[in-house]
Amino acid sequence: MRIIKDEKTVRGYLEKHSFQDIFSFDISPYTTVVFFDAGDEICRQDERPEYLYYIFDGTIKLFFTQRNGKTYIIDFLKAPCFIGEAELLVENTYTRGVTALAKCGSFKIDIKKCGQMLLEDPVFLRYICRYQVEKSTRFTQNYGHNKAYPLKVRFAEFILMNSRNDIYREQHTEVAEFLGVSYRHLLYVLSDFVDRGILEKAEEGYRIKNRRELEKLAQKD
Amino acid sequence: MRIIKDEKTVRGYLEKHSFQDIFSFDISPYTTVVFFDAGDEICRQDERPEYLYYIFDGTIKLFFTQRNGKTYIIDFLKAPCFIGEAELLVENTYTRGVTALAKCGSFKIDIKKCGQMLLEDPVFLRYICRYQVEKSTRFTQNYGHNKAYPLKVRFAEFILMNSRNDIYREQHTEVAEFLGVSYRHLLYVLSDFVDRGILEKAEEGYRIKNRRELEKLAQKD
DNA sequence: AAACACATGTGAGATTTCTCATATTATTTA
DNA sequence: TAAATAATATGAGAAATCTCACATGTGTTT
Repeated sequence: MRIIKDEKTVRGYLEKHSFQDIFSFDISPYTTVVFFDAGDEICRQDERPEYLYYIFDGTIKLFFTQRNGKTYIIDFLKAPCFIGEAELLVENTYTRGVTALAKCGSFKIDIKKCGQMLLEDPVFLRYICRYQVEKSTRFTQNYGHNKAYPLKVRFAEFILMNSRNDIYREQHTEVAEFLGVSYRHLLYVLSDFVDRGILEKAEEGYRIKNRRELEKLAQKD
Repeated sequence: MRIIKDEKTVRGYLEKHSFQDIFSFDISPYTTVVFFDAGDEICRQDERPEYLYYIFDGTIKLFFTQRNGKTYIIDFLKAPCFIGEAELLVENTYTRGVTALAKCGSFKIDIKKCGQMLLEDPVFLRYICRYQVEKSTRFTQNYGHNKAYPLKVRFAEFILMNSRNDIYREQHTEVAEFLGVSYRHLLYVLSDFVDRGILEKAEEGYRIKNRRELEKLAQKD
C-alpha cells in the first residue's frame, strides 16, 4: 500500500479521472490517493470502514465469509467502482471483505469529515444511486444465471471472458468459489473440456483449442 | 385495479403513509392512488414504465423470464417498496416483470411530469440510495445462501418465515422458482419433512408439527 | 533443508437435484 | 357446462454436484 498526500499529485489524479464531477463541492481537501498491491486488504469484513474508496484503476474482489467458515466471492469489480458507499448510506449494514486482485489506484475519502456533506449532495447521490442500480442489476442477472445453467455452460462463458490470446489462466480455487461450485466439480468439468479437445494444458495455463465449441457451450439459448 | 384520483382521498393516503417526507417538493400534484388485486400485472417485463410506484400495502413478486422461457422469481417484496426506481435513474436498464401477490395499495407517480425534479431532490435521492443499498445487501445475502445449503435447509427456513399459526400454505410452484429448484425436488423435500413428522398435511395447508426440528434444519452453523 | 501452506490433480461413492411421464384435483375460461 | 389451464402429487432413472481421501508440485517461512 502506498499513500500519496502531496496536494499537487492528488490534484493531478483528481483531474485525470474527472473525480470532481461527481460532487457539487470541492472534494480535494478530504481526499488522498492510495495504491494497493495485489492481495492487499482494502476493507476487513465486519469492520465499519472509516473511508469511502473510489477505485479508479485495477480490480478488486468482494467476498464474505459465513459463520460456517465458507467464503463466497460476491463479485470481481473492475475500476471504476466504490467501496464503502453502502456503509456511508446505511448505518447498520453488513460490511464485506475487500481485497485487491491486481494493482489498484484509488481515492480515499475521509467520511468522518465530509460524510454529512456527501449525504446532502444531489450530484453525488444521483451518481451513487445509478451506480447501485447498475450493480444490483448485474447481480440479479448473474444470479438467475448461476441457477439456470449447469457449470459447463457458466464455466465456458467464464473462460471466454477471462482469457487472452487463447490462454486461460485463472486460479481454479477462486473461480470455483465465484461460480459457486466445489473445487472438485470445477476440475471435473475442466478435464472434460480437455478430453473433448476444447482446451489443452499448456505451460502458461490452458490453451483454447476449439473456440467455436466453447462458444456453443456458453450460449444459453 | 382501482384508480383513485380524488384529491382529498389521495391526500388522506399521502398523510397516512408520510409519503411527503421522502420529497423536498410537493409530490401530490403528480400522484394518484392505485389498488391492485392479487395477480394483477403492475409492470410488464421489458417495457419501460411510465410511472414510479410506491407500494404502501401488500406484497409483490419480482421476476424475469429468460430467452429460454424459464422464469425466475427475483424476490418477494413486501410494502413499503418502490417499483420503477431503477428505470427512473438509469436509462438503459432492463425492466423486470412485477405482479401483485396479494392486494396492494400504491402511489403512482407520473415521472414524465416530475422525473427531473426527482433526480435533483437530495431527500428523495438519499432515500432511494438507502433503499437500493438495503435491497442489494439482501440479495447478496440470499445469493450466497442459496448456493451454500441444500434445499432442505433453505426450505426449512422459508417455511418458518412464511407460516402463521403453525400453518404453511404457500404455492409450491412459486416457492420452487424462488428457491431456485425444480418443482419436483421441492416436493421430494416437502414429503421428506412430512415423513419425518416435521410437517403434517392439513385442510388449510401444512401444519408445523415439530418446530424445533425445523429450526434445527434451518440453522446453518 | 525441513516444514508449512496452498494450488493442482485424480478416484470413489454419496447426495442433491433434474427431466420426463403420468394422475388427480382445483380453477379459469370459452 | 365443457374444455382448457394450472397446481398438486408421485415414480423412475439420470445428471450434476458434493464430500472425503490422497498424491503432487511450488513457493514461503524458519
